[in-house]
Amino acid sequence: MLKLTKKADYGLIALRHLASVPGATASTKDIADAYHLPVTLLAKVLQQLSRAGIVQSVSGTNGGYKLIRHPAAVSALEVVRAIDGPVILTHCFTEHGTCDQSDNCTVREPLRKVHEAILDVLNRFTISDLAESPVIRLTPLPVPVNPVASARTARPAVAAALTTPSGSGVRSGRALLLESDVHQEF
Amino acid sequence: MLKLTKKADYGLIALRHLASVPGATASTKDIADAYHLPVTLLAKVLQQLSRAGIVQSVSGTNGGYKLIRHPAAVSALEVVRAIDGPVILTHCFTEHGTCDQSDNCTVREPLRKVHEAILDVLNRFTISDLAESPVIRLTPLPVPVNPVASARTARPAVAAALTTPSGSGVRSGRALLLESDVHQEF
DNA sequence: TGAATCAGGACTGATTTGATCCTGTATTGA
DNA sequence: TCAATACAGGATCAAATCAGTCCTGATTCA
Ligand code: FES
Ligand code: FES
Repeated sequence: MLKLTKKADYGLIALRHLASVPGATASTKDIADAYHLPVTLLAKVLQQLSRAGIVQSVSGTNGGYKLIRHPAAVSALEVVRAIDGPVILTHCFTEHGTCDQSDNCTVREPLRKVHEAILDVLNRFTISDLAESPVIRLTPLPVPVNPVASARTARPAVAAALTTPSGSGVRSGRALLLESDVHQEF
Repeated sequence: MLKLTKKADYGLIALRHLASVPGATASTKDIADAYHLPVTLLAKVLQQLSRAGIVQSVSGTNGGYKLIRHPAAVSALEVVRAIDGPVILTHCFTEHGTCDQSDNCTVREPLRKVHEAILDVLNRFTISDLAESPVIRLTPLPVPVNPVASARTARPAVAAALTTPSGSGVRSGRALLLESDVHQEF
């Protein structure tokens, strides 16, 4: 249903924690206690991050995990992939052999663009974005006249992607994209 | 694990089908047969799309469903919401009361940006995008010098969002975003 | 040595998803 | 009129995925 797993959540929380104390190591228990996460599950997550080369483990007393890359060099995409495996938007992308309508499937290729856009969003978002100061409510978008105008406004990466105006032409019944239109609830 | 459900897939396939024969009605069975989808499940999906006011049902002999809005006025986001309910990226966004680390949760607000960016991607993508001609492989991106330069290149909505360069500053170990970097596999 | 900590496989229970079935209602056309 | 066609929607079942636990075995350090 297009959501991250709890494990991925936990992984991001843990990484953000590790990023907040650069260089230091924190044990699974430390982190789990700090955020009330199930210890054993978090352990699994950290193991996966370790295998993925994002954190390094230190055994023994006073051991734990430490971030071995710059927070800005670890994307959410990488984290999610390390923990949950490949991100697939639609079944079309995997079941190539088995899917019997693969030949006349009309949505696979168009959806690929959506897929790539989502991957890109995740790829741009890094642990350092996570570690930044509490987020201020996004200011309401100025209704842009043309694509370039709004792209010019300096903004952090993801926000920029978010606000790039559609300019998609047609869109008959529907006016320009309004924020309220996007997240009525979730 | 960040993927669409089959029901959402089916819904998009059905809508794309309805959009391809404007004005005409197609029965559940027609559509299910055309794409080898499970009839009863597709029926459920179409019911939900009907309740959402995206298609209209016609009972009786030669009945079926018809699209009652312009394809460009039906976003993938709306379809997904109608079928799978609200899109939630992380558990933080829902379990406000119950989650005991809600107060010191460090990832909720930052992730909201990602959430909104994904909603926006889905919101921009419409049934008419689905109905378009087979997609040509995206051309490799020119490595952009500054954000504006590439945004200037005329491109369809989603693709534009996709290729807006990061320009996120830091990103130490990692060079500019490369396509191959984003979808190594899925 | 022994306490602390990671590594990782096996396993269980809960939740979600996918799919089917069944009863009922509306519409059409012979 | 009435039978065939098609939608509406609740109930139910099976399969898959996810969340969480447990246990056994290394590794490190004091
Ligand atoms: S390839 Fe199977 S549904 Fe698209
Ligand atoms: S609010 Fe509960 S984990 Fe973020």
